[in-house]
Amino acid sequence: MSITTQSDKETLILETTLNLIAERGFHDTPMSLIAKTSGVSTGIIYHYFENKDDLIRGLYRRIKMRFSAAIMADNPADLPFPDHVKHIWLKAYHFYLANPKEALFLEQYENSPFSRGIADYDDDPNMQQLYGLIRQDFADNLIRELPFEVLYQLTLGVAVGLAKQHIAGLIELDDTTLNDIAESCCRAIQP
Amino acid sequence: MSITTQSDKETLILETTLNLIAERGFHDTPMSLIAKTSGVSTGIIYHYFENKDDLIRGLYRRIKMRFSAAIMADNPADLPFPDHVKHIWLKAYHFYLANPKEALFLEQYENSPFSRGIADYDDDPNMQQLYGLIRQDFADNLIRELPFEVLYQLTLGVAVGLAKQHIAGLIELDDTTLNDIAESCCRAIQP
Amino acid sequence: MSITTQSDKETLILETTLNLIAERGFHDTPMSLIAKTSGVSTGIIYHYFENKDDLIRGLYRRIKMRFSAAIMADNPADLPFPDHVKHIWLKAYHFYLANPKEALFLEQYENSPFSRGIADYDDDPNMQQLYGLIRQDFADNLIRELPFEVLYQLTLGVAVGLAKQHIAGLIELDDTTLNDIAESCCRAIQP
Amino acid sequence: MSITTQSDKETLILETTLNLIAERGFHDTPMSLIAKTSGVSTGIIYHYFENKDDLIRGLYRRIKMRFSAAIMADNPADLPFPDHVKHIWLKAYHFYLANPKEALFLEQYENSPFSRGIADYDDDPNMQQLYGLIRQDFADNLIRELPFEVLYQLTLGVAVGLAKQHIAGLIELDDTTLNDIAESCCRAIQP
DNA sequence: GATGAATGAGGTTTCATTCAT
DNA sequence: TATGAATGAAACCTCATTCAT
Repeated sequence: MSITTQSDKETLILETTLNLIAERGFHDTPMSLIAKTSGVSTGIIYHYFENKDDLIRGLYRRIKMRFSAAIMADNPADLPFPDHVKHIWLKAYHFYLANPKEALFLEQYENSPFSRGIADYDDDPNMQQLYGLIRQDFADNLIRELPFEVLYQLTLGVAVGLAKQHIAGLIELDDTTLNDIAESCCRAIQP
Repeated sequence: MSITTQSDKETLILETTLNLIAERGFHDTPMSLIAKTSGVSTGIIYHYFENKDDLIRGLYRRIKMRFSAAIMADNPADLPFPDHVKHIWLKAYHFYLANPKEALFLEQYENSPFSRGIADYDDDPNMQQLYGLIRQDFADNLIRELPFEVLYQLTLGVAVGLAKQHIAGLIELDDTTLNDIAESCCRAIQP
Repeated sequence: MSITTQSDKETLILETTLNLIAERGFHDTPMSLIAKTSGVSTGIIYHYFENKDDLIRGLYRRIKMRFSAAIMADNPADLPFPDHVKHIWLKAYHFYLANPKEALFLEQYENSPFSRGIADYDDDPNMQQLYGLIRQDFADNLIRELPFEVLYQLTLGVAVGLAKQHIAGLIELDDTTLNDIAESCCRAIQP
Repeated sequence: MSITTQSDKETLILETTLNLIAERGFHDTPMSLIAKTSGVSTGIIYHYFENKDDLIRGLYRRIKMRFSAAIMADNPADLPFPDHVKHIWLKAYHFYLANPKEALFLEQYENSPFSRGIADYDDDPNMQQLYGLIRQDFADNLIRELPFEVLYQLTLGVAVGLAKQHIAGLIELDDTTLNDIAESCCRAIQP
């Protein structure tokens, strides 16, 4: 299989795995259940993935890519600061809302010993673009000189956290409030 | 087991479990390993805890209590807004930093299907006190009328997120910057 | 379990394993069959042995000990050369004949990639005694100065080879012939 | 496949199988690995061989033929007793030394439940010739009237055993010693 | 001839839990 | 309270073999 195209079966397995893990968690999702639910044999899973770890890691990469593609859609670079940050903030929030399974999976993965030692984004062009954007804002003195990670927590971290609460049914935010919060986050990183 | 007293052995088991799960994750921490590492028999664990779930849930409650006690220490209620929020914010950050194992455990737990359906804090007096504080600030019109959960994300959520990054070795923040960020978070919830 | 005593269950498992492997070979003897035939659970096997390798290696050591004990029985050291060699030669032959399962197992093991890199006999007092005997014969100029391994092939190697053929039903040797061959072997190592 | 001609691919598969089994043993040499190492598909192996057993048995016959051809090379029948026996003895020894993989394979095979019930040599002209030689020596009263198998153990059995030790790195024999031992073996079967 | 995706029974091993002592 | 041998279902993974292409 090439990097860009995935066989139908590989995709089917990944999607089934996502659904199951989102509902039941890593260790209550045996390979046999993935196989049965997918309607394939156990053996074929091991044809596409080295082992369960590899399968889960592959799923993570896939979803992470979709996330970064989603938040960088519609050319945020065309907007001036702080509009592009707000734009991305809202995209992130809505991606999680629109993809609750992916959300549950990502959070579960990133807080498990699976991940320890964090994803590098070197092969994700959308993340590269985002980094470029921030770097430009640094240069233009539009945002405070803080580490990326801090900026992330003050902005997207909040969006993600809120989206998780929303998915869990704990809150519900109308568009006005959401805009309002997004703007607060933008203010928090301004000089 | 009573709420107030715990036998030495029970505590030993809980602490061993914390260490192991922080390092290896839930599903790579079998009961037999907990027993061996604690230097007790498997059987005795089942004397103190109904089953593995009960053990983990017990550990969660214990740590959550310690967390709330830590952030509400030193009577923050005596300080005026926004100083008490900032005070709590910094306590939360430092609790995570000072207790990385507890941090890893909490995050792992709260993002796993163990927790789904959220802890209720009815039996935690420190959390009750925190709620009271916020309610008073609402009444005094000092903070925006947003759901608790939103306020949490904008403040402690950020503290916790940053602490996690720090533990992971991704960032390091000096006291000035930390103060600065804490203040930003306070501003974000002001009307 | 101590080194000297083995629990009944451990012994039962070892004996069952021997029987099965002698009849069916290593890789047609699954753990589940060992368990079923022994009348124990699979789990308990892993209580006594780390894994299948460890079980087989343990069995090998046990049988090797019994073999060396058998050939060194009845104080061959008391006999003069070449009688002690002949004595040992016949004991070796008869051990194999009397213990065909052990014979099949040993040969299978020693010719498989399990063994590669050879047993050391440091912890086998009977082998130590045998080595001492040979060394004395060297000193007394009774046998040719050849490596132990060569002496072994010229004597016990032949005994073992013949016994294997006997077990396989290919030959049958009366006592006179056997004595005769044993003497031939003794002559082969004399100066 | 015909007896006389083998396709290149068939030979390639056989040789790869030999290499792999010599290094890893029967049951750690899956068909898929043979295919991958050979650079062919699994499917094609089943075109040339009925199944794995057939492949291994085919390999055994092939090697056995090469062994018998090697020991009977250079017309030993032209030499008088005991020179022809010694000649064959040395050929056997050197075949094993020069072909360690074949040696490992043969020993493994012949001591596994694969073989039980021994190869018949009816279709091997070199073995037929060897039998004829021995029968003549019987008639001429040059060697003792012992079963073939016993004669084998006293002569070639020793050669093979020593070669195995040599391959394993346990001994090293110079030509003089080797000649010496070969002569001892010849003496052992004389009347 | 040739490929390699696909199968699924079966292999080894793990592990939560029980229970006789 | 305390032990740890014992259970057995179920987890992960392998591999001989087939078959559509």
